[in-house]
Amino acid sequence: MKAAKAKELLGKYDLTSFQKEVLIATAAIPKGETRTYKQIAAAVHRPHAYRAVGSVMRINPLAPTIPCHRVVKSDGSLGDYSGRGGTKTKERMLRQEGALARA
DNA sequence: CAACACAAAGTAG
DNA sequence: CTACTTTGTGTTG
Repeated sequence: MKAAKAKELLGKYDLTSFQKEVLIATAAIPKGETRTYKQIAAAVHRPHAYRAVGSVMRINPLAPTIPCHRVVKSDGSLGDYSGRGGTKTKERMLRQEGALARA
């Protein structure tokens, strides 16, 4: 399971409990699926901290290990992306995985 | 204290 | 219906 790997790697960083839970929950997103910030927040027992969830994604120290691009807004929008290319690249990756509806 | 990769409800049109 | 505003949450500076 990828989450186990993430948990092991996270142990080397000065992350808070909240960050670890969020990153692990994000790493557990199955390929081809998208999850909302709300879902991640609920998964870490902070259903009102969707904002804090976004903050964690931003610092995401396991960028290649954690599919932060699979996290979208609850209304279906992609939201934002701090990675290379911004939201454009995010959308491209989702299409590549089949998580986003093809035109 | 202010800001942030969000969400939901309220107000106004 | 859409658009704007306000409040809540956790971490960082």
